[in-house]
Amino acid sequence: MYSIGDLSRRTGVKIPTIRYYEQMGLIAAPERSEGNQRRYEKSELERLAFIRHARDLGLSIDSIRDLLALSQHPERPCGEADRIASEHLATVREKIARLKKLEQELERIVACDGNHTVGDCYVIRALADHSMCENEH
Amino acid sequence: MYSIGDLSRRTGVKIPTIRYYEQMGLIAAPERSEGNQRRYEKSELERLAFIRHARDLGLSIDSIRDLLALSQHPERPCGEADRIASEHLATVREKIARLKKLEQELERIVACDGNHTVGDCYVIRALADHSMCENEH
DNA sequence: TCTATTGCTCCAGAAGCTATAGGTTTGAGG
DNA sequence: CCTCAAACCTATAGCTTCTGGAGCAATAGA
Repeated sequence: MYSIGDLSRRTGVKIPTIRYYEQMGLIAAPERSEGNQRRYEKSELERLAFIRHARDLGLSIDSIRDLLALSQHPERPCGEADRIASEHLATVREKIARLKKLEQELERIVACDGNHTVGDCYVIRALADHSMCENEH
Repeated sequence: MYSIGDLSRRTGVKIPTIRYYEQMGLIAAPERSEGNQRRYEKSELERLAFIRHARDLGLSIDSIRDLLALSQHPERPCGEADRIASEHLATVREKIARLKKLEQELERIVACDGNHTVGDCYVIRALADHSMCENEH
């Protein structure tokens, strides 16, 4: 049996976050000690590690809930799990694409060398005048 | 004089967002009509366009507040504006790098073809077992 | 037994909006 | 001038995923 602190140390998930996941229904409310403290089994440790890993990959709480539900049914087809992961991959790729455009625009803006005054600063002027941009955003 | 709706249409910033920016101190509380409705001057339109543009580039409200304050003083050196933009560029680059790692990991995970059962689904197993990852994250 | 550490619940805040409820003002057509 | 729909007002709550604090109770080691 692990205390919430044990669980936290072993998974790297902070204590309030564990309680939050319980509230959100990602992990079940565990047994309690006589003094009302949470006591976890090893299976909860694995479940929490799963959640942690999925969060690190940027999956939403809702997606994780779905994936956890799926993992309870090893005999079912796994197309749904695949779909969730693929969709998330697509989202990640979109974010990368968008950020790269921003990177380009910021590179152009930052070309200002910082050695003059605000009045003719490229950073300020570029922000004030959208027409100076190369991409639309 | 523009109503808040005019301002919204011309800048693409939604009405509640304009009021929110006023609350956050990005734009000054404007004059009011006899019936207590907001009435803006052209200068506010330009200021809001600046804000919109900066937000589109992903700058934080705080950074924008600083940049707006700087732009009020055209005679000052612009090193600070340059620093804000450069820092933001660095943040964007970090995000891109991080997302690329996630992309790689998700690509590996998604290699599961979806045509079998949850029990041997690579998506589920990879999430459950961090040691299957190539990068640490 | 004492006490440092850990745990409990409840609540607020962070970021940047968005939405809803319930009411008032405006402006165009008749 | 009157009406009525559209636009506006304030105040408040909600979204997402936690994180931190206050104030108090339980546990574990010396």
